[in-house]
Amino acid sequence: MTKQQASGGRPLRADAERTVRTILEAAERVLSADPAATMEQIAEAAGVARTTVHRRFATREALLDALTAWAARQFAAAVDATASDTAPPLVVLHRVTARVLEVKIGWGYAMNRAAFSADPEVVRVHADVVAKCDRLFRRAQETGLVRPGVDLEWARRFYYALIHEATQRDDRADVDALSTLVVDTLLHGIAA
Amino acid sequence: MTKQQASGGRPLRADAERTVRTILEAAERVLSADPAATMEQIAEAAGVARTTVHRRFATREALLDALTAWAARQFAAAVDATASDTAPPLVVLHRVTARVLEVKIGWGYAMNRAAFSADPEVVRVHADVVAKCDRLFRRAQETGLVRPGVDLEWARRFYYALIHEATQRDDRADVDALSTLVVDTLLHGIAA
DNA sequence: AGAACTTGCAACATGAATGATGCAAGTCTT
DNA sequence: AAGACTTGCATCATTCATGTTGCAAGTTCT
Repeated sequence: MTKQQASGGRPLRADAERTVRTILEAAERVLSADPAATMEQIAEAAGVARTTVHRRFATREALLDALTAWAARQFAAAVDATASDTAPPLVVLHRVTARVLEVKIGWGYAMNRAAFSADPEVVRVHADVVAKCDRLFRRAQETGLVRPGVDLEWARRFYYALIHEATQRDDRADVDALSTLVVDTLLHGIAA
Repeated sequence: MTKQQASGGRPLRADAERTVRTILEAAERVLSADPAATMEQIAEAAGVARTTVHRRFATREALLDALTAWAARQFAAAVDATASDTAPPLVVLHRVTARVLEVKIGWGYAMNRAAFSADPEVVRVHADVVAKCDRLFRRAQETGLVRPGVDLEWARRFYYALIHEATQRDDRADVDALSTLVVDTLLHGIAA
């Protein structure tokens, strides 16, 4: 049989393309609730037969990789759309945070996976995002927004963690309120 | 066969007791690297036969539950030993952070699991820790250390996240330096 | 020393998840 | 409308983790 990967094969027909998207979305939903969920559960959540999942993704690993790559691209696109090397760092910080939060709320599991992926494509895309983030923080430091002497690697991890926490809130605040919370906390902590 | 749980049965002989500890430590190490690791891998890391693991912990779940309960108790003990309702909040914050970091560095996987456990014993112990933490933050707010208006639930989650990030650093700084970093960031963020 | 206990080993049973295939019915595309 | 493609279904093979058991050899306790 001609096993065709979801990525790489020749163009899929419209219905098949939709199926792939549906499966990826279902995978995100199911796996974020239970990382050990089976193909069966994913298929059920997607409303397709398990065999269909296997037809689109040769192995479980292939599905996870596709999911990861998909999220990494979404992430990178979100950052690319909002980052800027010329606008004031504080403005950019707000914009990026809001946009990233939107993506991360829907693709948290996959994005987290992307951060630890070994797939060269994902590594490249993710490294690019990290570089943009570091550049922003460096500029923020030069502008005087960020205290001199702050370790920028620590700042980035801290920022990621805040974004993660913000997406975990059951509180259904809008994205702007959340990003304000994140940026304020990032900059000023909780002291008086 | 008389299957005896690691917790609950009659007292174990000294060698068996040691084996249980060895297995729990190995489980923490292995599972923190790969949460889907098998009993086989855990047994190997502990330097015992897989059957021995099954003798001490009837099922995989039983092992995970024991590990979680063990970590929860360690966590609670660390907080109990350092928390205080009378010492200045800032001092307590430093003390607690340093002590918790020590525990969390060695038991990160299990402690994280404790935070989501449904086991009533663990829930009770963990709720107690959360209560102590909230009390500390409330007091910090009343003292003027923490800005009025800060959501204390958010503060706590934020604080947990910082501790988590601090334990992830490969940088082998001592616990005091790490806890200073955590507390400083918690209070003042990264702004100038 | 002797009883009770623990461990490793080998072997086995079971169940669950993965992955493959052929076929009939339905859907796109042109 | 015709050909190509996709899907669900039923079915099967395989692999792997889990959990058991009996037994011999070693350890702990009193």
